Parts: sequence; structure tokens; C-alpha cells
Amino acid sequence: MPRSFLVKTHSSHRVPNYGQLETQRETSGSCSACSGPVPLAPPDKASASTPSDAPQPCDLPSVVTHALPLPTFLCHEEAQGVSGPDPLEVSQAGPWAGRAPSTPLRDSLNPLNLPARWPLVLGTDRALALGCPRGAERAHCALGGCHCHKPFHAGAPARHQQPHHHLQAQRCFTCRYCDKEYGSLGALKMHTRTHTLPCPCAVCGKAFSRPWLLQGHIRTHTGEKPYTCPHCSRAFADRSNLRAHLHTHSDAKRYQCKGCSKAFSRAALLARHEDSGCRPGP
DNA sequence: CTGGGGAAGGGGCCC
DNA sequence: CGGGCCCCTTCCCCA
Repeated sequence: MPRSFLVKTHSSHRVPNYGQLETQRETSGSCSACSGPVPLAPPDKASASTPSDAPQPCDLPSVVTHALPLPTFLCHEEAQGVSGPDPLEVSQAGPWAGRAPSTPLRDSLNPLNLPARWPLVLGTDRALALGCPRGAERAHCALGGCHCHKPFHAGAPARHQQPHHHLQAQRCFTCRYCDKEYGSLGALKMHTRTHTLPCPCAVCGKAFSRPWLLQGHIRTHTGEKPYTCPHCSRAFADRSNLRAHLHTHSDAKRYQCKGCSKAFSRAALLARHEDSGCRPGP
């Protein structure tokens, strides 16, 4: 479904280069601390390091070691040492359930210019290393004095910690339809729309939480497909689906089963493989 | 069982 | 503060 149904004149710092989508994660960035090349691997691949991975002058722990005053990531097992709601419960019940944290660090929140996904990798690795089940490796707030254990995106820790909004303001907005809590009224209002679904489709009556979700849905009626693959000219109604499609033009299979080492092109395929019971071959 | 497309959900960021 | 747009993720279905 289209996440961006309107063609926008992108500001310079947000122009997505879809022509590089399939290559940018395979090429190397550089570590701002040691100037060594750093693989821009996604979290799942990074957490499932393979023997064939080329040695990296600066792997993640090194980056963290000499770079970061950074986010405190706790898996739920670590966090259990702190009083407050069971972070695992938060992980399983919230919108994070079953998801890997994702949002890349924004430049403004990443003064060290670390590759966008590193903090996420750290959180995932630490959690997995401690034996947390996949999907429970959510990062939780564990600042001193903060017992909220709120999960946050990879990019969120810095933002979460900087003003540490919910500690300073001591305000908490709770959804009237569910028990979710938010640190701002705006965030709560945003969430509330997922219950009230104020955007009904005039064609079929299906309701959506946001206008652009509705617009994307309308495309399913009109057949409009404004996003075209530069490689095969196939068109998509959803930019995210185009992005997923672009991976099919790459041979890289970034998601590897730890049980049988079989690699998959999509995280969902790996998850399905694992859920169906990985049976390593002879 | 795997690969891939379609559709949708939801939080974060910018203006 | 709200709207628009971003991104990632998940689920479903079909080949």
C-alpha cells in the first residue's frame, strides 16, 4: 500500500535513491571512529554473522566502544533487574510484537554519523546473545530512574533519552480504547485514529486510520501504479512494495537461518522457514 | 516449501 | 499541534 501517494518534491536530505536501494546495503560505509569500512548490513544479517563474512576492520562492538556514550539497550532479561512493568509483556503486547526495531537513526540524532542501523544491531545482538527469543530483542528504556521500559525504534533511543520526556514532564497519555500510553497528546491522538478509523473509503466503505492509508487503498480500486521498477519497468502502487521488489533484482539473500544456514531474501521468508521448523539437511 | 506481489498497519520525522 | 510523508514490517495469497 502506498505510503506516499502524493508525488512530493523531496527536500535534498530526504531524496530516496531507489536506483541504489539494492546496492547500498551491500556496499561499505565507513566508521567515523576508525575510518574503517563498515558493512551496511541489516540487523538480521548482522546478528546472524556468517563465516564467509569478510573480516571488518571495525565491527560493531568496536564502533560502540570507541564511539558511544550511547543508548542503553536492554533486552527484557536485562531489564528485569529494574522495577516496573514486565518489559517482555510490553514487547509482546505492543505494536512491537513480533517486529524487529527498524527506523534508522536520523542524522540529527546521529552526531557520529554511524551507519543508520547500528544501534539496532547492537540491541538485537545483545538480546540474542543473552538468549532472548527473537522478537523479544526489543530495546527498552532503562535510564537511571526511568522504569518505563518503553520500547523504541533504533533511532528513538537518542531522542528518547535526550529530554527524556516522560521523566521530565511526568505526563502520560493513555488510550481510552486500549492500554497503550504515550508521552504526548499528539502521539496519543495519532494512535487513537487506529481505533476510530476516521477515513472511510467511498467505494467500498472500508475505513482507515489516516488519509494517506485511504489514498493508498483507493489505488487498489483505480489500479494506479505510480512506482516503476527501473530494472524491469514493473509498476507498483506502493513504494514499499517497489523497494521489496528491487531486492529480487539482487542475488543477495540477507536473512540466514541459524539452524541450517539457508539464506532468504526476505525476513518474512526466514521467519516462515523457522516457524515451519528448521530441519537442517545432512 | 519457497519466492514474490499486494495490501495494510503503525510509529517517527519534518514542515 | 496536525498533516503529510517517511520507513519498516507483517499478513495473505498465489505460482
